[in-house]
Amino acid sequence: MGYRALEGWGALPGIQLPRVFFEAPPELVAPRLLGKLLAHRTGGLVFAGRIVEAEAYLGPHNDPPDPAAHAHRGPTPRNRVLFGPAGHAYVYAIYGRYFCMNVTCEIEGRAGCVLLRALEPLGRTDGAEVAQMIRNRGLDPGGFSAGKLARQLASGPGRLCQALGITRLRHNGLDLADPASPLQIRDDGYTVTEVLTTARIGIREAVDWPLRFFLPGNRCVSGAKNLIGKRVPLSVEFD
DNA sequence: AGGCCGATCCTCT
DNA sequence: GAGGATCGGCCTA
Repeated sequence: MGYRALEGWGALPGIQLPRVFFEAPPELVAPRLLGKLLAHRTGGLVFAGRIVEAEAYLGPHNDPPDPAAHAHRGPTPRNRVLFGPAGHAYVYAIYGRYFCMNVTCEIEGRAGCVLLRALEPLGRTDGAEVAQMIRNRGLDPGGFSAGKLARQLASGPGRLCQALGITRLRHNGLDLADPASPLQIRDDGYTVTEVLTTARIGIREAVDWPLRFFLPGNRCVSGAKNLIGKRVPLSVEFD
């Protein structure tokens, strides 16, 4: 936990996840994404954070279908990326001011996805990347201790997109498994030992489905009252 | 053509 | 803990 130095990274940290990683049902991909890195290369900087919270949204081919999912009523111009191949970014605008980022799962025609809900930002506290993320978020650079700042930067689906500069226009539909992509998900060897699950946040349908996953004890998980969950069996998630 | 509302965040009490 | 900001997309007529 805590900030880790970006110094020494030639380009992007860790190793890019292959497409096959995402070609599984979202309720399996979501917990497996915890501990992995989301990295965005832009303007000579690499913005990166460790995924500490994610939610699964199921495609309409499931029985019963997931009424909280954007794909619930079938393809539309907004959600068409969800019905494409796995490992792509689905970025949408919400409340007129924010963006949320998902990773598509399963195979073409099956619209499962994982919403990225919180990151633990990486980078030197005095480095250019963190400084830019603070500006992206509109925060006061001197207003926080290092610990509080880590929480303010990317603990929330809208916040993480704002911090890393992820927008619908620039990033919706990008292939996260393409080595040339500015937006990737990577594995730096970080080992996850425990995952907790709860109901999803901010939805009105299927309010008790246990499809939110997070790393217990991580200070960057969003929400103060959403930290008590049920343990996910490791034998199922890490075979 | 128009109305409704959201997978959110921030501020204020 | 409650309420406002703010607008693209989806549904209904």
